[in-house]
Amino acid sequence: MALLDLLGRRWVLRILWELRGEPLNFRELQAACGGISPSVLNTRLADMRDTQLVELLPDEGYALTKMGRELHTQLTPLTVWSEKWAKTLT
Amino acid sequence: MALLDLLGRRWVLRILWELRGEPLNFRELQAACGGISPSVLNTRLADMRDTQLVELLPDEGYALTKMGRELHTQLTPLTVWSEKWAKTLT
DNA sequence: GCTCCTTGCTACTATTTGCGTAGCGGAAAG
DNA sequence: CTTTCCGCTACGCAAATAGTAGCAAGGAGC
Repeated sequence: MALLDLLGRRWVLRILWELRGEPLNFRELQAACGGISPSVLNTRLADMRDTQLVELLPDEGYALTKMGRELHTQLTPLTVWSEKWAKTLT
Repeated sequence: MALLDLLGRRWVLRILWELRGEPLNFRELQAACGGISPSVLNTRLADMRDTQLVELLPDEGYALTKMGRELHTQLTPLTVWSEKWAKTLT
């Protein structure tokens, strides 16, 4: 269950989500996450680079790797479900 | 993205996973999670009861609600993928 | 009535993690 | 040389989590 461990860490799911589109540089990513502190962002990016979900492309910024994109697609049905779930809570 | 917020909290994904089978009482669940402290477990269970993912069945223990089971099934392809992912890291 | 379990849960302190702000070092541009 | 943007670090404070102990309530047996 190492994956659940990783995803259970704060900001990891969010970072995965924010990088779904174009690559973002460090500060853009920080802003996209709503002002996460750079120290935490850096450690999370380190985690996600170690696990090969994210990479830093020179002159482009941070982007999902092939595996990162795979994981994101695994997650999309979940976001659909979450809307239904949010409704039932009102 | 409220769901990602919830799932991003530590232990939530793990609890969801541990309750996939039979209902567990508080201490069983605590042990299943590898010794999470009871205070944290209790606040997580409160979160997950507020969001109707988990319920406490008298004389049975904690169990996933219908929605909780739905969420778990949304998550299962992800656990399959995680095995492949874990291999590529070695 | 009592003790003896079990169960959900709270109280408390210690440690870890995260936050917020400031700023460094390097590269590139003017 | 100055300015600007970049990834990233340093540091002090706040919040989350860990770890251990134990309470209150309920049932079983006596």
